[in-house]
Amino acid sequence: MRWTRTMIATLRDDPQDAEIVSHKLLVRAGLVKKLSGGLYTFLPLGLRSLKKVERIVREEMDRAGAQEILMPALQPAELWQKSGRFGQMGKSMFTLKDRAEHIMALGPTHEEVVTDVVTNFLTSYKQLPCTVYQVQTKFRDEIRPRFGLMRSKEFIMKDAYSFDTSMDAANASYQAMYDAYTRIFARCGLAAHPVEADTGTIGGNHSHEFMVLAPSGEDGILHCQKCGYSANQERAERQCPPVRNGEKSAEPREKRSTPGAHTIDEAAASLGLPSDQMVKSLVYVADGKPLMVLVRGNDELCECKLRRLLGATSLEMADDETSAKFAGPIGSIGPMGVQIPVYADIGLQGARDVATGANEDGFHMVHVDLTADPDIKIAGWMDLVNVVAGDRCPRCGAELSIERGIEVGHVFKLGTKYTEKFNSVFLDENGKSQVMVMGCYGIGVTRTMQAVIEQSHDDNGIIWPATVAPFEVTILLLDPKDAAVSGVVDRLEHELQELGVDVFVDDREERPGVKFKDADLIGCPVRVVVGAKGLAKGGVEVKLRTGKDSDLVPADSAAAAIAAKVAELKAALNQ
RNA sequence: CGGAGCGUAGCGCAGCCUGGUAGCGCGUUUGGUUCGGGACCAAAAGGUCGAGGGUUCGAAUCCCUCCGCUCCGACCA
Repeated sequence: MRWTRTMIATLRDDPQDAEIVSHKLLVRAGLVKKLSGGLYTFLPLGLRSLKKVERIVREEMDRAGAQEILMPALQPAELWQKSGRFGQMGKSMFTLKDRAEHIMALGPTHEEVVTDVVTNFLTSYKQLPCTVYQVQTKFRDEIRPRFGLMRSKEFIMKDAYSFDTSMDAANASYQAMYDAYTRIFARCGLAAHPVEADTGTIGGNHSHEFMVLAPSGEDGILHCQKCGYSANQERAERQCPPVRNGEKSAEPREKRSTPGAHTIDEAAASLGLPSDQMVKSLVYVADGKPLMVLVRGNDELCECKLRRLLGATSLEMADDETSAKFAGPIGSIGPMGVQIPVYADIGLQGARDVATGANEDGFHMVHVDLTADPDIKIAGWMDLVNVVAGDRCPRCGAELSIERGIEVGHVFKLGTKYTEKFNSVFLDENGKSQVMVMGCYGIGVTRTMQAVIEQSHDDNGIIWPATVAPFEVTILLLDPKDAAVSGVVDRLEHELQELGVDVFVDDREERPGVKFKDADLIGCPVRVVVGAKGLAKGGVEVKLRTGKDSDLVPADSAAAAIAAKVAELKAALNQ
C-alpha cells in the first residue's frame, strides 16, 4: 500500500480531547477518527491493526476447539426479560422499538441469545462439551465513555460461551479458554495478568480478568509478591488485623461531647482514640431502601462489594436529610437504636470497646460493644472494605501492593444461571434430563488494540509488536523523483509482497525529516529507508522501530533479509 | 445523573474581562528556493465564532435557555 493512496492524516499536535497517551497516539497516527463521544471510525491503518488482533483471537479460539458463529446484534427485549436482566442492564442497554412497537435491544452481550440458540441444538451429552464464539460489535450506553476506544458506546468484542455436562467438565472448558487468553495476549505483545475478579451483572461465582498494567487503567489490582495472589480491588480480600479494643473492655457505653468533630480523624482526636478504634457508620440507600453500614474508622467502604452482597441495582450514599431521618446527622451517625438494617464489616467482629457517632450533632459514644449492646442489631457481618496497599495478603499474610490495570479480557464460570432460566437441558447417558453448565468469556478487541499502544510506545510514537502492526514494514522513499531510487522501491515492495510481508511505502513528496517523524509515529516494526544517498553507499537501510542504528543491506538481497527479520519478530511473539 | 472545565478554519490556540473590520501557528492549494530527523519565501483557499433567544445603533465578546465535548465519581470488554 502507498501513503499517497491511503487515507491517513497524521497530526503534529495532541488532540485536545485526549487524555491518555494511547488515545493521543491513536488519533495522531491517523488510526481512528472520532465521530462523537464514544463512537469512532477506524481509518485504514487502524482497521488493519484491529483485523490483526481479531485474527489472532480467531486462531486461538479455533485452536481451543471453539466454533465461530455470528449472532444478531439486534435482539428482542423478551429474551432479556426471560433472564431477568432487562431491569438490571436496562440503563446501559440501548433499546428501541420496531414498527410493530416491539421493544428491541442492541446487544451489550449475548448470554441470552446464545443460550436460546444452543437450547435448540444441544440436546444430548454426546454433543457436549461445546464452545461457540463470535467477534461482533457490542453496544453499551456507557454512563461516561472515556479514553478513546477504552470505554466506548460501540466496540468490538469477542465473546465465547461454553456448555458442559457437569461442573468438572465446565472447569476444563474454562481452563481451555483461560489458556487461550494467555496465548492471545502474549501474541499481541501484551503482558496481561490474570486476576480474581468480581462477576458483576454477568453473574456466576468465579471469574478472572486479564489485566494490562498501566497507570491509566481504570481498575485497582492488589498483588502479593510472595505468593502471587492477584485480585481486582472490587473483590480483593485481606487478613484482617485484630480489632483494637480499649484497655478496659465492656464498660457501659458513654456519650461524650465532641464539638465540631464530623470526620473520623476529628472525632478520634477529640476522644483521644486511635482511628482504628473508631467505627465509621454510613447510611446508604439501596434500591430505595435505607440501610446502615459499619466499617473500621481507618477503612474505606467498597461500594461494589456492598452492592454485590445486597444484590442491589442502585446504591448511593444517603443525603443529609435521609441520614438524619433514620439515624443521625452525617458526621455523627451511630448504630444504636436505628430502625434500619445494619451491616458490619467482618473486621469489626469482636469489637467490644469502640467509638461511634451518637446520632446527635457534636456527640460521640465510647465503650460501644457491637455484639452485646442491646440497642445494636447487626443484620449481617460481611466483607465490605476496600483493600488497599499495605493490607495483608489473604493467603500468606505478606504485604499487598496495588497497581492500576486495563481489563482486556474476562472469563466467567456461570454455572446454571442462564441455562436454568432458559431450560437448557440435555439427556445424559442414562436418558436423564440435566441442565447444562455454562461459562462465558469476553475480550475487548478494540480495547486490546489500544492497550497495546498504551503499553508499547515512546516519545516519538507507537511501537507496534510485529503481530499486530498495521504493516510489518514501512519503506521510506526518500527521493521519489529519482528514477533509480523509485525503481528500487517498486521492486522491493513487490518482492516483499511476494514473500507475504505487509509492506507500506511512504511515497509522498515530503522532506526526509517529515517521513522519519511519521514513520516513528505510526510505529511499524521494520523501517526501510531507500534514498539516493543510501544507494550510493551500497544499499538500503534497515532499522527496527525498537533499535537505534540501521543496517545497510544490498538492494538485491534486501527483500529476503527483511522478510527473515519480520518472521523472526513475529515468531518471538507467537511461540 | 452529581461536581469541574471547554466549545472561534481540517488540527492546536489567541481574541471575550473593558461590545465596534475574524486573528495566529500547523495543515491544505499554487509558484519558487531547498532536501537524511517535523525547511524557507511569496501568493491563495478555507469561518452560520456550538444552537436559539434577549440586551444594544452594533454581540465571538454581556444576559438567559438548550446542545455537544472533556475531566473526577457510580457502570464495564
